[in-house]
Amino acid sequence: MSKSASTIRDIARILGISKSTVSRALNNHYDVNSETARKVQELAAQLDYHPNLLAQHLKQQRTNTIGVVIPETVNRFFAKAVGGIQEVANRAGYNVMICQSNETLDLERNNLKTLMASKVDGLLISVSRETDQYDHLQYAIDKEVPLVFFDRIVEELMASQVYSDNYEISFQGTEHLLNQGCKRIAFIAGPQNLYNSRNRLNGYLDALKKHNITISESFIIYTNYQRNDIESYTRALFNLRERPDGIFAINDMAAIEIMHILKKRGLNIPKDVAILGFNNEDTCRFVEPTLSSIDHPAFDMGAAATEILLKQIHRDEITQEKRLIKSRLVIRESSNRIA
Amino acid sequence: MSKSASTIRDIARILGISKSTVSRALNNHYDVNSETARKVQELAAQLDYHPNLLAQHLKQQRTNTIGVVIPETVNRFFAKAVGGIQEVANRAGYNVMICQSNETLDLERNNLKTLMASKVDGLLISVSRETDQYDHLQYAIDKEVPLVFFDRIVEELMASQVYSDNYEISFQGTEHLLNQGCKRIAFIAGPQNLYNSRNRLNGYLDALKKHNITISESFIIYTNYQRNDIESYTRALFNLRERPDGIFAINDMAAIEIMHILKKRGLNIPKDVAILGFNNEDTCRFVEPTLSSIDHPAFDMGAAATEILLKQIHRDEITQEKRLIKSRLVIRESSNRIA
DNA sequence: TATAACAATTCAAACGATTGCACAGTGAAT
DNA sequence: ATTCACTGTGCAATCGTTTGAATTGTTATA
Repeated sequence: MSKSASTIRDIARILGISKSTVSRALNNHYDVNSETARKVQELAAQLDYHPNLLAQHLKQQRTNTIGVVIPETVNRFFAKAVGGIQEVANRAGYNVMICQSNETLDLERNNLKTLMASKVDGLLISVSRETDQYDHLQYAIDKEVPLVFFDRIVEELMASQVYSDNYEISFQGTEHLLNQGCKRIAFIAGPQNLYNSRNRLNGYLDALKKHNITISESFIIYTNYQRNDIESYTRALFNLRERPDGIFAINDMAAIEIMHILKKRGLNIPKDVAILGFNNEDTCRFVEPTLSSIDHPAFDMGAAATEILLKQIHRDEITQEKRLIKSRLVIRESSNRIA
Repeated sequence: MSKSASTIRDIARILGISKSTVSRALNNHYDVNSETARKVQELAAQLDYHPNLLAQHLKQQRTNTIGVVIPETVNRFFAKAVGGIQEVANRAGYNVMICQSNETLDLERNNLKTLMASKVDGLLISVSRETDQYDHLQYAIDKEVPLVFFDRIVEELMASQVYSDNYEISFQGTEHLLNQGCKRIAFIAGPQNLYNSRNRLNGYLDALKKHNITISESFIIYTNYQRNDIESYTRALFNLRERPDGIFAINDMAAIEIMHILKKRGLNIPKDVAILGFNNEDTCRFVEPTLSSIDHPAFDMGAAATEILLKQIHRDEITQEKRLIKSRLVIRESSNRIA
């Protein structure tokens, strides 16, 4: 039966006209007789014709599709960012192809390759936590594929980027803890190959410097965003002769888990230890005490990155645009010693 | 410069041979001279040749891509399911194109249309909460596109499905609350056009019937998975002369929010009110008291659905397979009155 | 010496669309 | 009657692949 979809060729044959006319009629081309156009469109509807996008894109040399490479959708930040991406892209008539690197460099490479071979019109990328080589990214840039980094940007590469003020907000967060009377603030840092993680660490360090607090290496824990080591480094921290009285953690999950452990040890949050997380997940509002955190507008970052990308695609020139999306310190009970 | 990517035509011209030979050499076709093959592959590498997937797929009439339509990636269940999908698909050499319906029927229709026009080899679908018409789904089935529903299935349609035992687990969850001594269990139900929601409600109802508990309509709240009305229906429930002493909520977020409200009212969980959620989000372990919930193996469901789909694609025949992935009741403090 | 067998390659059509150019037909202006 | 302008349509090439059939050249066989 109609197992195979109908094509402009079918329409042409039935109507006894040429493919070109059909194509023009369907695309509302100016120089086709309105009567012919009507007949074509009618028959197209009747035959349930839909243009084959593969053919169309091959011919047109663009796909109206933007490729997205993110670490993981289970990471709510990226899930939300994808929302912003879709919103803007769809409104502009673009489709979105989402790939996850699962936080690995290997998959990130593969994803990029596939997207490029699929001839996406542009790329939105947030690199994996493993990404410490940039050849694949440089390659895409060399090929002049419009590309915008967002959130997990790579500073060294000549590409547009949408980033948040990790340094400043981390500085501010640390000062907040200091203002609450914390003297010994531990910092749970993320993977140091990520620009964001480095900035966050630097914000913390500089805030301590500004307030003339001696920096103690044993108060800085380098992690991988993974969770299996939380118990052990928390124990290590609290077995020190000088225990921390404040903790700034790289993400809320770590913060919550730490809080959990400390509460079990009989410590009072925030009295004994004030805690500040990162990402402002919904959960922050439901744990006890409620968790202070840093809010990044994920949706907005995705949307902004997409806007810049689309602009770049349409301008057809490679410009480098940098857009800052500001983060926000959300103070709740876990770090509020004063109220 | 090399603005445009190189093609088999370039390779052919440089080597002074025909495109066909190049194509065959690159695909390790049997009847090409090994010396020629070597030269072709060498030059291909040198020119950084990558086949244009659009052209390849157009010619081959398959895309090695499966299309996925889900409500939202911010819903962790679906984010995890996508993980399982990617895992199985990638291992089998397939790419995945993910579309979100944002829980709307309109977008679901659009997504489906785009995916079909892009000639994906198969479809994995979990319908939106709005989906109460099935024409678009039936359309895909009529076109003989291999299709597997997962989690949010549509029972009426002749397609494979991966589902979880919503009825049974809901029955079991209700019995659990009854065993804890609850006499007046309220049920926060999901949208009734969803098969899953109806099953969950029925499981609850039948469990009450089995235990000869009178069913009270005012104890059944119909929601939309949305959160803005939680406060108001909770108030309504607890202003009844006969207040509930147990709540079975359609998802953890609702459960947690309700718990929050009740705690503020000075009620003890689980003593005064036992609470059971759905989905077993990470948060359950961190709220106080910890939240009992129903765990659905999201990753496994995605993986299973993909396996079935791939089998169907390869067999090239339409079979209807149904696979049950069992859910699991996870009892924590919020519903444990005995320990 | 003609021919069959075989390997290696080329030719050309196909996938389904778009588009520059040519051309036929019509009516108006010269 | 010739030229011109203009509208509507068709031809054929093109995008980058794959692939059945035809062709070439070489060697073995009768």
